[in-house]
Amino acid sequence: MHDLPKQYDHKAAQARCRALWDAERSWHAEPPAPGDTRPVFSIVIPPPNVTGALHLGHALNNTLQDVLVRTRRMQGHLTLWMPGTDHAGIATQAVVERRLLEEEKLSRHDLGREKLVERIWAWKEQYEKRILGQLRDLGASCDWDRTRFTLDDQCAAAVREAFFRLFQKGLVRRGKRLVNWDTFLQTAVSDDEVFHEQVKGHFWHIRYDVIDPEPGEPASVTVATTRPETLLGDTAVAIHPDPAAALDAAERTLREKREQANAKEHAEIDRALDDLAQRRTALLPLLETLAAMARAGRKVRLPLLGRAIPLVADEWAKPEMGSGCVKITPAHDPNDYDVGRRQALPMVNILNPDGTLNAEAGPYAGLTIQKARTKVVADLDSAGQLVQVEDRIIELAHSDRSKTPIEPYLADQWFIRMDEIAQPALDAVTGGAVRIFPERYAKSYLDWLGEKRDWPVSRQLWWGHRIPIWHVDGVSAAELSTAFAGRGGVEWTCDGGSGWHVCSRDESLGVDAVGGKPLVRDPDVLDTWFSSALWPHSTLGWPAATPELASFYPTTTLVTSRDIITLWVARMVIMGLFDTGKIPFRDVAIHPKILDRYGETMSKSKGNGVDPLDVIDALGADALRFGMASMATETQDVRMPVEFQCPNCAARIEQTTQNRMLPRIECPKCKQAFRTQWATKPEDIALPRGPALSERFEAGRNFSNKLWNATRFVLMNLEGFTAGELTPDATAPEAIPLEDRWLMSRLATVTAEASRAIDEYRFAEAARVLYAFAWDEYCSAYLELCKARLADPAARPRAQAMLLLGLDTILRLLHPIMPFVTEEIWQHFRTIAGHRRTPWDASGLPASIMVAAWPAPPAGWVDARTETQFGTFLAVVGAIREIRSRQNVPPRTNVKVAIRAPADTAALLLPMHGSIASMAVAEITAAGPTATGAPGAATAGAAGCDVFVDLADLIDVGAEIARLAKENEKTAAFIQAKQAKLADEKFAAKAPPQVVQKEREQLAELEAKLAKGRETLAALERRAAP
RNA sequence: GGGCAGCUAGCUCAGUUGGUUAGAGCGCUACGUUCACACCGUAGAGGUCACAGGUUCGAAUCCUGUGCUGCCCACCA
Repeated sequence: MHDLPKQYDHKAAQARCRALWDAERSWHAEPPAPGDTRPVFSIVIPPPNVTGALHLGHALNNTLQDVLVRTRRMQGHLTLWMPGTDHAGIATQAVVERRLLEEEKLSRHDLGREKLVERIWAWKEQYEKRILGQLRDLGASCDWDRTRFTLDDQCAAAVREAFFRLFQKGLVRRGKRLVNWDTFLQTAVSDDEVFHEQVKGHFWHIRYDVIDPEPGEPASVTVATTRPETLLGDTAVAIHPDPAAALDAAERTLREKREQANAKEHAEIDRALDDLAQRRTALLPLLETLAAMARAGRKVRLPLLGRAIPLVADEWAKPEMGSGCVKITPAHDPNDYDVGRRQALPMVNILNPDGTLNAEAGPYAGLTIQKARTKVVADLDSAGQLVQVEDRIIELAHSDRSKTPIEPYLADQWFIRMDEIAQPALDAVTGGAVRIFPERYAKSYLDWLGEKRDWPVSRQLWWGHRIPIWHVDGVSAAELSTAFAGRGGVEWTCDGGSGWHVCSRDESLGVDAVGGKPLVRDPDVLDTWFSSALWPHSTLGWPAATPELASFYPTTTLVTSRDIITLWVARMVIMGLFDTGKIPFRDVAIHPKILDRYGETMSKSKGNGVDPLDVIDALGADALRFGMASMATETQDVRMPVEFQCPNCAARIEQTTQNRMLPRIECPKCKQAFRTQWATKPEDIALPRGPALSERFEAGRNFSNKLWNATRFVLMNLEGFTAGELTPDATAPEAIPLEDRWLMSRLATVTAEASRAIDEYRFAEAARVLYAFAWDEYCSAYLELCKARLADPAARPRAQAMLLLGLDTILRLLHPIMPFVTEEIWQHFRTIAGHRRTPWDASGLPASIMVAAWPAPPAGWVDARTETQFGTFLAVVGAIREIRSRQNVPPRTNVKVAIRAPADTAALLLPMHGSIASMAVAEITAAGPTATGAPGAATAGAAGCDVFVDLADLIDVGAEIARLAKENEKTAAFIQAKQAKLADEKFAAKAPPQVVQKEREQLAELEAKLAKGRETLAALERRAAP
């Protein structure tokens, strides 16, 4: 007798399984040997950032990948799952810098580039280890021998080669780009690290005087700004070259819009049209004059500084807005920068990196932006140049890292030109070479890529792939040719002046100087997404022609979250095609984002997150995975209510916006306190920690336990089991018991459904189908039925074999979602049922379920008729139970039952009488078309049968009468509705005949039901009235 | 400003091409532990499918509009 504890111990099982898998190394994949014709399935992990530990989003992402990988592995594919981590440029540098400041009060400048990078590597080592450990805890069956890092030597070689090829083809350009400058941290921050906050601001209208106005010319122009201090960097005032035409165009646009607008929007558009008309009369002549002045090269005087700056004619100035004139600050605004380029204007940078104004600001030099603004406004006012001040709410950009306002300024950057290389990536999706699931996400991919905007790839950071470009000034092309003669892999372009940009395929150029002039390495690093874009081919060895690249590239599927479709997915397609000529993956499976109960994204800083390890610890990795798979629907978000679990009494406390930031929480049940992630004070840290969990993982934990106990039952009843072959159809079909035929049919159907759901990335569907089958059908129905058969020596062997076949199949189908509990059970099977063999096992069973054959029940097992019959049986059992329940019959009191059913149904139920008796604690006294219960028996309908339960003195007649009367009323109401429907001529005429027929049949059934109900009611009433 | 989603039971979500009386898990109510499992069993209550129109014999499902929620992109002199 195989003795198992009553509860599944996930902790012990997980440790055992991981040890087993690591010993077997079935997760490792080698390129196929000659003659190996297995299909290949490969997948590269979206590399988690080494910034910190994994969160629930990673748990979801990796669960889904593992489901795919494990499924394909069992299905006989040659399977590779490439693991690794991402250096995550700015984010990682930021966390290390922050710690440096907090713990040692040092800035990165105190440490220097080399030392800081060393520190970041140390951080990376620590977190990479932690992340990979977490992935293993989750059960991810990655090829751990191949772990890569986006900044390791292999990836670095790929990055340099890719960048060099781009440079060689003229796809790398130098240009200006507005960077988000954090003046507090003195660093550029990415757009993702900028948040906008509405603040009260002003809109200042400032007068710029025209220098020596001629008769008929205005004496001044007025411009407006929310950032008056930037006027110190102004180098022009722009006016539209043809204001009349611009107004016409604006009007046309509005009229077109009006045609498509609804009534409510009309009013708004009409107002705008009125405004345009007014401008035509009030403003147009002036604007025409100004345009002419711009053409004539007239200038205006910059207030405060007195600099003469030109009026320029540029289409950026919109006559329909404001005064029609706009100040141009090329160094501090991206649009103004474009104007500056077009008009060949000087670019005046007025800022120091620390956010103070520099010498260009003249008397304002040294002031902070805020102080300069106040002073500029005051000075303008006293100089009489300030026309008007409006209050206005403005969206002010702030740095997420320092919480200080962002100062935009233009800096030189490297760009990848997208005009050519984006097109193949667009074609890949429109042409169906790359398929995106769910399909709707293809739109955002195509829209974004369709703009073909150049990709700014340089970052003013120290942590990352250093750009392989060197600068040299004042040498000739001939000198460069001589210096690099005989060296392949070096290319150069002129920087537009006297300097050159030299790009090398290698880390070293081989020479330090050209013509006596030093080569200076570009200080910037590449955008972290550059190395990520190469991930599918760089991890497989590109640019080397490795067997891995030949066998596993293009990869099969990419699994990722919807928020990086553009940042990452699109760029992988671009770079994959550019570097290898092949798409990087065939399918892209997009999964939802996990939000908290309020619909907010989870983050550590909000305190609303869940640590996957807490879930694994408290409920098990399988519970986490089952929950994740269940959540992976086709919607774009899922909500997950979070609860703290009191470590003292295990009570659950809802996590709210109020309590989620508290360092300690007092349990309302046991009144004891516990600490949270926010605990910092010693007295808080001393408290036991209350993990944050979610009830959404409990179903998975319970399910594990259910499977465990089903196993206990089967193993307990396996004594004397000898037949190894689990071939249920070896006997003549008619000799197979109904429930076995049913189980065979269900196994075939469920296998097909679950397999298809996984193929189509409908993970939640796969989880739901398997859960319902295992719990409601296998455990609640089949296993219960077998209890009687196991007691019968004649029926026992077959029941044992079938129970085993069913459980074995369920385990295999569930293994990709719940690898630990299924493996643990598989191991327990070895001692007592290790010699079993299913029809889909070509040879003996493997030692681990991880490489067991995926079930393949013959299509011939599917039998719709049997499933219907079995359904009738279950309905009869349900009807008896319902009567028992509503009459409060004690559980072990036997009841007498009559079943009125058509002859064929009664015949089919005949062999099931024993099962009905055992499952419903009933004795069947009669079954057939005329069977009926004792007068006043309680009744219930079930799948075309009527079940009479003779309750003798047990029955509560009054309650039964009331219930039946209510039910009859309900039935009558349905009949009425159906009759009305059928009486409707239009319905009869237009609905398909089979629908009409169905309605008729239903009506007949309902009428029969009502007749019987009334009859029974009358009998009960007779009995009630003595 | 443009786009994409979502709104179904107290909560979190399913609902495949329009067709019986709209489902699941959790929670809730009642009953029940010798007989795999209380992380369990049996039964039950609970929904005007956001709202308003429309198409149709028939709408949670298709169309139009409205409201609310979330996200992505762009822009804001």
